Amino acid sequence: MTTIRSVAEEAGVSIASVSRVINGLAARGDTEERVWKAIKALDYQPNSAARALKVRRSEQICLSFDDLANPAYTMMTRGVGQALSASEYRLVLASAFSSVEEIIKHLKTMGRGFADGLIISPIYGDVRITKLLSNLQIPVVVIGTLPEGINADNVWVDSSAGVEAAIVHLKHVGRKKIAFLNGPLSTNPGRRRLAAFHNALASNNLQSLSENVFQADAFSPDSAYQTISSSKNLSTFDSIICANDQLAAGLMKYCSQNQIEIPSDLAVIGIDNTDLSSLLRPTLTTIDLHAEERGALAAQLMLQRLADPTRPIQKIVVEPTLVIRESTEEK
Amino acid sequence: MTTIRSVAEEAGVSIASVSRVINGLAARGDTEERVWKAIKALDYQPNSAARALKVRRSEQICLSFDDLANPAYTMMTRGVGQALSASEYRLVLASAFSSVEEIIKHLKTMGRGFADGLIISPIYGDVRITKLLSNLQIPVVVIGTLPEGINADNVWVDSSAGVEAAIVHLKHVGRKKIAFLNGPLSTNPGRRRLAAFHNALASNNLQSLSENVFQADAFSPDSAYQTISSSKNLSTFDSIICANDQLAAGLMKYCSQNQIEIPSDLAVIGIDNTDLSSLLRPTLTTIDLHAEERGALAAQLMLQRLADPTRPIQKIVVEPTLVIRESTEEK
DNA sequence: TCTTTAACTGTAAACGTTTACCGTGCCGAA
DNA sequence: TTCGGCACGGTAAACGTTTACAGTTAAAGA
Repeated sequence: MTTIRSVAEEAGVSIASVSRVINGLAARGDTEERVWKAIKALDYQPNSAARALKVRRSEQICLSFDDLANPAYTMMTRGVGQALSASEYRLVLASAFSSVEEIIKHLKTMGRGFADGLIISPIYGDVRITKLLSNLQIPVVVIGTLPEGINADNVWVDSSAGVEAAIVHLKHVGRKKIAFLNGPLSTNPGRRRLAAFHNALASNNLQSLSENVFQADAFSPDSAYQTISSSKNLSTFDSIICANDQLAAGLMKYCSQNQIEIPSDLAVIGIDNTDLSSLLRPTLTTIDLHAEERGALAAQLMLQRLADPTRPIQKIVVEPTLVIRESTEEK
Repeated sequence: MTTIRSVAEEAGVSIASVSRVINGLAARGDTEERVWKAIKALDYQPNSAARALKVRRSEQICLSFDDLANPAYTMMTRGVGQALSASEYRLVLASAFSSVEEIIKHLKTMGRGFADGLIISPIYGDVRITKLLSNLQIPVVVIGTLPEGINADNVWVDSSAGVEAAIVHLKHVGRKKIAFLNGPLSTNPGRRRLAAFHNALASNNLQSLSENVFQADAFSPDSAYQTISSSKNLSTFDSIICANDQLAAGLMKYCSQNQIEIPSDLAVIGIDNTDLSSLLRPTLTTIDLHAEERGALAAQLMLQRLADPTRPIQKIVVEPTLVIRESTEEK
C-alpha cells in the first residue's frame, strides 16, 4: 500500500511537506515539484478515512429520500447534484424503497461521521425518524414538511396552493364534480394534499360529493390502477385530481381500458410535472412542485449552513405552478 | 464529543473492553451490561472513519452509473439494494447525469478507501474511465459490456439476442420495412444495439432500407422527439425498434401529434420494459433486459468476491425477454 | 560581515478506533 | 496447599493523515 510515508521517502522530504503540498499550502518550488513527481510515480491516493478522522469531516453530503422509483425524487437529486458539483462535497445517495426500517438504519450510520450534512425528504411521520433526526450531530436540511419538533433549514412547497389552483382551473373549464385520488395517508404528502383538496373545494363553493376520495396504498401507477378498478363510483365524477403523476398514469391506463374518455368523460390532473406528463396520451395537466429547484435550494442551504453553522435557520417557500395540458381541455 | 474513551470511563472499564463488547467478542456478563448501559446513557455512536482507518474497510459498496434519470438504472439500483440489504455493507450511489467528467471525479475518490467495492455500469467507452478502473485497488463488478483490458466480474445481457427476437416478431406480424431509433453512438449500448439491428436484419433476410437508422443524441424522450421531427422519411417504414423505452415514448409522442397511428401505420418496439411501457397508449412491446435482476446478480458477485478475493473471475449472462403488447399488434 | 526577519521544513502529537500481547485472578486438579 | 490452565481485562501500539510548534535556511537590512 502506498501511503503518504512512501511518497515522502520517494521525494526525499518529510510527510508534513507532502501533506502541505497536497493541500496547497506554501512550499518551495522544488519541494512541490519533487512531491508531485513522487505522487505520480507511486500513483498515490490519500486515504480518505484517515483524513476524515483527522479533520473531522467526511466531505460527503448525504441525500436521503424514500422512493427512488418516484421520478420526482430523480429530479430533486439532479438539482442537489448540480448545486453541489462545484463544491468540495461529494454527494452520496441513501435511498430506501419505501421502507421505514431502512431509513432508520441509514439515519443511524449518519451520526458516525459518515456525512457532514444530511438533506432529507421524509415522507413518513414516524416518530423514530423524527427522534433520530433531532439527535443528529450534523446539519440537516429538510425538503418537505418539517416534522414536529425539528428545528432545521427547510425547503417547503405550498402544495395546497397548487391543489387550489387546480380546482380553480377545473371549475373554469366547467367541471363541478371533482374527486381526489390520493396516495397513502401514512405519508405527509398524502395527508397534506388530501386536506388541501377538501379546503379548496370549500373555498370555491364546490359541493363535496360523497366518496370523492380514492385511496391508493402507494404513489405508484399499479396502486392507482388497482384502487380505481376495485371502486365502483368513478363515473360519479367529471374530473379528478391525483396526488402525483404516477397515480394519474395508472388511472389513465384504467380509463383507456374501460372506454372512459379523457378529458371529455373525465378531466385528470396530476402533481409533479414529471416527464410522464407530456408522454401520456392525452398529455397530462399537472401541478409542478419544482422538485429540481427545491433540490438545488436545499443544497445551497446546506452549503451555507456548513460554511457558517451559527447563521439563523432558514425556511424557503416555493410556489407551485399549474401546467395545463390536454387532460383538462374543455369538452 | 462522545468517544469510546468516555464510554469506557462511564462504564469503569478500559476502551479495549468497550470495543470488544461493541464488536461482540467475549466479555463477562457484568462488563457487557455496564458497557451497554454507558453507551445508552451517553448516546454513543462509534466513529466510522476511525474504524475504517483501523480495519481498512469502509463497509460501503458503491454503485455507479451514468444517468439517474433513466428508469432502467432505477430498477438496477433496486436489485442491488435488495441483494445488499441483508449484508453488512451499506449501498451508496454515485450517479452522474451523463457526464464523463463527473464519473472520472467519482472514480478517483474510489481508490481512497471510500468504498470496499464498486459496481459500475459504464456506458461510455472513454479510455480514461477504463484506465482508472483497471488501476483500482478494490474489487469491481461491471454490469454491461466489459471494457477492453478490464478483468473483472461481469454481468452481461445479450441485447443482440433481444433485438433479434424483436425483428423475428415484427416479421411474424407482417412487417418488413424496419427502422431503428438509436441513442448516442458514443455509448456502448448505442453501438452494440445498432450492430445487433443490422445483423438481425441480415440473418432474417430482410432488406436493409436506406437511411433506416434514426440517431438521437441522448436516450431521452425529448431527444427522440427532436430527431424524428427533423427527419423526413419516417413514413418509409412500417415498424421501428427503439434503443430504449424512453426513445420509444418520445417517438410515440411525435406520432400522436402527427396522426401516425400505432401500430397500424407504424409498429413500435422499445427496450428495457420500464414502467413506461405499460402506461403508454398504446402499450409498448419491449425487450426486457432484466435490469433489476442484473443488479441483484452483480451485488451477489460483489459479496462473493469480497468474501473470497481469490476466487476465479465470473461472468454471468442474462437472456433478454420480448414482452409483447399493443404497439406491435397485427394490422 | 553580522543581525533580524521571513519563509520553509521537520518532528511529533494528535484524531478514535481495533487488536496483539501480557498480566491478573479464579478454578480445579494433584 | 500448590500449581497449571483458562478466561478476561488492560496497556499500548498501530492505522494514515493533519498541524502546532520549533528548528533551519535564506534573504535583506545595517
